[in-house]
Amino acid sequence: MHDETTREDLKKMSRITGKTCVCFNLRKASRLLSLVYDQALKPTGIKATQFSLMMAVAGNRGIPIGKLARPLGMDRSTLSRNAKILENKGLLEIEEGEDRREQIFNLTEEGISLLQEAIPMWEGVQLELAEKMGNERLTVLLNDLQDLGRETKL
Amino acid sequence: MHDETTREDLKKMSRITGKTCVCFNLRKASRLLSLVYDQALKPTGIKATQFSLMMAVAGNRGIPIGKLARPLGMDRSTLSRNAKILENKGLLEIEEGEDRREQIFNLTEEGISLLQEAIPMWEGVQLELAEKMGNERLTVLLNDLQDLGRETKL
DNA sequence: TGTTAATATAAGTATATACACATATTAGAT
DNA sequence: ATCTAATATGTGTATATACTTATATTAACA
Repeated sequence: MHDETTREDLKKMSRITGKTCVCFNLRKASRLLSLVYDQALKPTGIKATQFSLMMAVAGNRGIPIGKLARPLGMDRSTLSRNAKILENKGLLEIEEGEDRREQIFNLTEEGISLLQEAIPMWEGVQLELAEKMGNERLTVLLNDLQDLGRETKL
Repeated sequence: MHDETTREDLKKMSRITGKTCVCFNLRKASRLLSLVYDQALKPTGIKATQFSLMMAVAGNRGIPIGKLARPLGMDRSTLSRNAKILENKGLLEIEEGEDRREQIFNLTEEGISLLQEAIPMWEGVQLELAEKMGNERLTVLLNDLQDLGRETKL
């Protein structure tokens, strides 16, 4: 049986977890910020996650999927599926590598053009955030986020 | 046509977006941290997102779904679907409110018991993070995440 | 009080995400 | 050269997420 005391204790813990849970607050901020970036990128027809993936490919031409998963902090299967969507949009090319187990990613011409449109939109959001939060805070935040990721990776 | 110069420029931008994109770095950290929390909660059979939702319900007994969406920074439809899963697990009760459009959430006895098991596991991860990152940094981080969310909400 | 406007939610659809398992290919050892 | 172990990826399944549209209920107004 769970009496009123139990329920009151839970209620107190609820306030604590809501304010201090790193996971919850990260996920919540992710959700909200993703909306902002998605909105800004809307004219291009891609979402923030797709922009990030395409930019990662742009910086790592001819990289096989498995090697991209690590720096993106993403499961290979997730990456594989996300890439498929971009391939269907004609923005990304996926082809067999020399090692025929590997799948090599490359942007298409169309993908490159789209990124050139998208980058200024991305910059717009970044600048807006910097104005609102201040550059120093943002820098510290980015640093901490990256450290957090490092701590968790085994 | 996109010449080598274009591709080189994109490559440079790739490094910049990877290091400074708030959205990407938030999502990446979310993914990685979620794995850690999920792992810690594994014995309970629920994931970090489900823990957060249940704790939110614990702190807001009898709240209708729509009113929970705002503080969780989550779409109502998402909340609705996530709650359904917990209902199927027997951890959450969803019933019609006085206003018969509303769906009222309440934890079941089983849900309450599970939370009591889960909370120490959650605390374990939080303590681990505090040790690795330092309490001050974590506090600042949580603060910034919450501010970010506020800035974005219109 | 009957009609319309507002509100709360669910359902349809698409993307994002990870884990466990299956499959294909290469590398290694004998 | 063959069998086995290691590696790279895809598939099945489940959850998380949001947007659009449909439905049900209440409120508001004439």
